[in-house]
Parts: sequence; C-alpha cells; structure tokens
Amino acid sequence: MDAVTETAQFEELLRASDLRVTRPRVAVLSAVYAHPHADTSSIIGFVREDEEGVSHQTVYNALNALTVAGLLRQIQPPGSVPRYESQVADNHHHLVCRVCGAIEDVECAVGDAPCLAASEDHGYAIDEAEVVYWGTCPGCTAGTAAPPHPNPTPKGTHV
Amino acid sequence: MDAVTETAQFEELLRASDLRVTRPRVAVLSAVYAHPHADTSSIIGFVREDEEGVSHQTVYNALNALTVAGLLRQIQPPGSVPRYESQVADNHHHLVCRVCGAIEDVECAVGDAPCLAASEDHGYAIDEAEVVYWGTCPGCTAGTAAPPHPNPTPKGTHV
DNA sequence: CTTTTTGCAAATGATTTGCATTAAC
DNA sequence: GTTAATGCAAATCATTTGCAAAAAG
Repeated sequence: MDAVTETAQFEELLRASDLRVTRPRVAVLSAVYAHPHADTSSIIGFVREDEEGVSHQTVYNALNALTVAGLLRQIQPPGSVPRYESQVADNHHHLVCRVCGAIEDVECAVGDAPCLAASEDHGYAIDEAEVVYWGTCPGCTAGTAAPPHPNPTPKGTHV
Repeated sequence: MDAVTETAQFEELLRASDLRVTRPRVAVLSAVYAHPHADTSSIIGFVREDEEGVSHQTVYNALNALTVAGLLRQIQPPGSVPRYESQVADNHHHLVCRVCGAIEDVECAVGDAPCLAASEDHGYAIDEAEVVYWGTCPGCTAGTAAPPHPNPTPKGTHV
C-alpha cells in the first residue's frame, strides 16, 4: 500500500467516525499503525516526521479523540507510560517484558468468547476483559539487552 | 486484632523480608492493609494520621521498597494513578468501573492454575497473568454517582 | 458562516533526585 | 560504628488548561 492510498484510508476512518479530517490526526493514525505500542512521546516524534510543527497538545488531543472514537486503543502497563495500538476489533492481549518493557500481542486463547467468567461480578456490567501476561522476553533472559524500562517482579503470584 | 498486635505483625513482615523496621514503613503497611486499592496521595494522608511529618518521598520510597519486596502489589488501571493492595499470595483479579474508577477484587475463576495459556509465548518466560475486567458498577449504572475518574469505553472489544 | 481543531504559553500534579541528618542494626 | 532510611528542597516530566488564530464542513 503506497502513502497516498494509506492516507486516503485514514481519512476514511476519520470520516466514518464523524471526526473532522485534519493533517495531524491522519499523521497520528499513520504513526500508530506503523508503530504499534508506541508511547505518546514517540508518537509525537513520528508525527513530526510527517508534519512539522505539530504541537504536543494536538497529538494529545488527537490520541484522546481517536481513542474515544474507538479507532485507537490505549494500553498502560503499570509503571509505564500510556501506549497506543491500532487493532481494536479483535480481542488480543499483551505480553509485557518486566525487564525491557517490550510488548507483544498474543491472541486470546478462547477466541471470540469471554476470556474468563468473573466468579462474582459484584453487580457490575462487564464489557471487556483485559489480560496482561508478565514475563521476561528472550533477549532479556539471555542477558543480552540492557533494561530501559524495569518493572519489579512481584512475589506470591503465578501465571 | 488490636493496634499493638497489628503493628507487631507488620514489623514481623518487614523483618521477614530483610527490610529495616521504621515507623513510616509500618504506617504505610497499615494504611494499605486498612485501605486496599488506595492511591499514593490517599496513602500519604492515612500515613500522616498515624505519623505526622512523614514526607511524601518517604511514602514513595516505602511503597516502592515494599512492592519490590513483595509485601505490596501495585495495580494501575489505564488513565488512573497507581494504587496499592496488600494481598499478594492469592491470584485475584480486578473489576474496574469505567465511570467512577471503583475497584473490586474478584477471585480467579480457575483457582490456582494459570488463568489462560498464552496461545504463543513468543519465547517469553511468563510468571504472571493479570486480568482486568472493565465495566460499570451498580451505582454508576443507576446513574446515582458522579464520575470522579472517567475512562472512555473502547469499541470493538468484548468481555 | 459556524463549529471544531490547532498552536502557543503557562499551569498543574505526580514522581524523582541530591544531600545532610537521623535512625536501625 | 556502619549502613540504610528519612526529611527537606528543588528539579523533572507527562499531561492539562485557556485562549486567540486557523482550518474544516
């Protein structure tokens, strides 16, 4: 897919969600599609490669609007900064490395059905179940990678 | 359990983790045990009820040390501030209200076993699976409570 | 032409850092 | 006595707010 086609598709996504089509929003969508799990400051950097002079508030505004509209999904591993990804229709979950902060997508093992029935729902109307698998990625297990985003390993838990 | 006994137990917990026993640390443990899911600023308030003049950095230090030691567990719903809870040995999960930010504990439906096998582990050594159920609590469903901690509902996801 | 979004500047608020003092062991 | 934790102050960083100018529909 060439750049022109891609831009047209992002514009279509915006229109379909009743959002005004602006260059910063297209650039934000493009950045997140190209870099899943990117954090806000990285996204600001990517957006400015496409469109110089875009303010960070505009990126914050766009990320927020796109997330509310359902075009993006915000994920936030504890102790880390919010990150964004584009796939919202499937029900994949995340594998997070405690050492380097890397994030991988994993398909939900049970497909389209609820991942887990809450044993008691406390009267809540549940609309989503989100699963985070914590572990150590192959590179960090091998001790080859430096830890940029360390997260402590809690005790007394299991997988 | 009276206050003296409780304090003695917290001191014992600290000693068992090779942590020095200090009044601020005991106060932090006490605050989190008394108020599960409290955020840092609330904890600072509770600690100062017990021990005046404790600085917030000391509370931050203590929370961090206790979390690394495994005496506390940090949870952080996206868009919210980090919260702490004391139960670390079981494998309960959380039910979070998108409207008011309330958090409830729910027991893991599958007991002691892994909650969900990752369909592909990408070579990660997984040590924990964390589940967050998103929904609306009974009070907010009834429309009786004001929203202090709103979180947008993403589209395209399922429970 | 009306409404929304952008861009700039400044404010806010949580968390961290550095260092001398104090307390734990 | 030695080491680690505390308290104070100041710095940092992500994020938000307010408002005038510009762009979208």
